[in-house]
This record gives sequence, C-alpha cells and structure tokens, in this order.
Amino acid sequence: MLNQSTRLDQTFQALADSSRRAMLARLVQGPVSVSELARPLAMSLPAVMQHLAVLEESGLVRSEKIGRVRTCRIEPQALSLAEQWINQRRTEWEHRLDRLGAYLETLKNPDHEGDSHGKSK
Amino acid sequence: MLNQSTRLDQTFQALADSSRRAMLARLVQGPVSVSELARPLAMSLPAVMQHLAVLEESGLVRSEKIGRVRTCRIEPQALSLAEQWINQRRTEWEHRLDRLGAYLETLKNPDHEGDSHGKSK
DNA sequence: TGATTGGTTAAGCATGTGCTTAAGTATAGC
DNA sequence: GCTATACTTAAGCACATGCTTAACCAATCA
Repeated sequence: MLNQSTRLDQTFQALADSSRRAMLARLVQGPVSVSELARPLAMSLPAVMQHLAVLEESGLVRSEKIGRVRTCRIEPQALSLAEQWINQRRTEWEHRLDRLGAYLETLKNPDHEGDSHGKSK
Repeated sequence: MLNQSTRLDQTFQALADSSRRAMLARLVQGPVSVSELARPLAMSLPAVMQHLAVLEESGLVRSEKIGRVRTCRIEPQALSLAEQWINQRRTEWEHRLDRLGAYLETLKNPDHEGDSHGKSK
C-alpha cells in the first residue's frame, strides 16, 4: 500500500521524461498497442517497455494483453493528483500575496486596520 | 538556451522528490534562508544545497546571498509550465471523449449525422 | 582577534535510470 | 507444423541521483 507522497514521486518522475510524455500525448488520442506506441520513438522495443512500466507503476497508464498484442490506455484521473498538488501550492501562494497586500494596506492607512489579525492599537 | 521539453523534464524532475516538494511548500509561505529550509529535513546541509540546486536549475526557485545568508524564494510562474502541460493533456482527453460521444450518438440516430466529420451516406 | 555561524566545495559511494543487445515465449497466419 | 509477429526477459553498461563526511571560506559577534 503506497502513500500519497510516493504516488506523487512516481507520477512526477513518470512525467519527467520526454519520451514518456510523448507516449502519454499519444495515449490521450485513444488506446494503442505497444509497438504502435514505440513507432515514433527512436529506441528499441525493450526500452519502450521500460518506459511503459514506469507509466504503469505511477498509475498513469493501464494495459492489458489480448492475444499477442498489449493495448495501453491512459488513466486520466492519475494526472489530477499531480495537478492538484501544483494547484494547492499556487493557491497558498496567492493567499499569501493577499495577506501581504492587506498588511501593506494597513501600513498605508494606519487608523482602520484590516479585519481580525491586526496587532491592534 | 533551453527548449520547452528540457524545461518540462527539469521541472517535473524537480517535483519528483518529496524533500524538494517540502521545500517548495515551505517557500510558498515566503522567503527563507537555506538553513531555515534545511531545518525540518532529516539530512545534511550539503544535501539540502543539492536539492536547492535542482530547484534553481528548473527555475522553480531563485536565491540570492546577502552577507552570509542566502535567501530563497519561489518562482511561481515556473510551476505553471508543468500545470499547463497537464491541463493540455486533460483537455485533449476530454475533446476525445466528446468526439467519441458524438460518434456513438450518430450510431444511435443514423439519419441525422453530427456536423461535418461524418462519413456521409 | 578569535570563535561561531551560515554556507560552500570536494570526494566518495550506493543505488537508480535509460538504454542496449541477445535470446526467449506465445499467438496468428499460411 | 513452420514462420513471422508482438512482445518479454535477462544481462550489462554508462551515467545520473541522493546522500554522506571532511575540509574550507567568509561574515558576524564577543
């Protein structure tokens, strides 16, 4: 069982390679076989399989084998974990700027301090 | 001069480590010194410096030294590059589902095909 | 001035990553 | 059954990563 932090590690790690991002970009268009996935990439099939393994580990891709062909599909909700982490940081950042702005405002107009968190008087 | 793809590599790579994410989480609260950054982390200062170097390489963090203390601050627009990549994939994914849905619709009501991209007749 | 604080550099080491080639297995088609 | 196709496994290799300790430098501070 794997915690959130490990999940984020794996997801960002998976995204940190342009071949894997290319594979994902292909997969959002719809499911494909491994060799289809491999075609545009300048590397051997085993190399592609290894990238695929990374993507599957991270949960970004799922695949199943039917007959002799393995079909891969993207798992888009796995992306949202990463997205959420980034969004949270941004939100915190913006809140900080708001607080900062409010504080600077109280410095300009010293008589009416902003609501609540003023060291009053 | 470094291309978009390398930038994404570096950014996602930088995010793919929980210590570095912790550093960023600290930095959205406001600028701090290196040793301040290091305090909550269970590792030596040089190790923290190395993480900091990764974050700076990626453009996610900037720092400057005044006297003997180096102050680090986050560069939030660097995050948006990563965010945009993810968002684009998700958007493409949703468009694909739309097209798929529309197509399935034409199968249900064969007489009026959707606008434009029907293999008509 | 001499010690302390805050950071930096260098070296070394274990482990991980991204690839390769070579050989193997399991369908699918003839 | 024989062969081509579509992976799959294994081994090996170069280089990157994440850490460590030891030594070093440069601003404060007593």
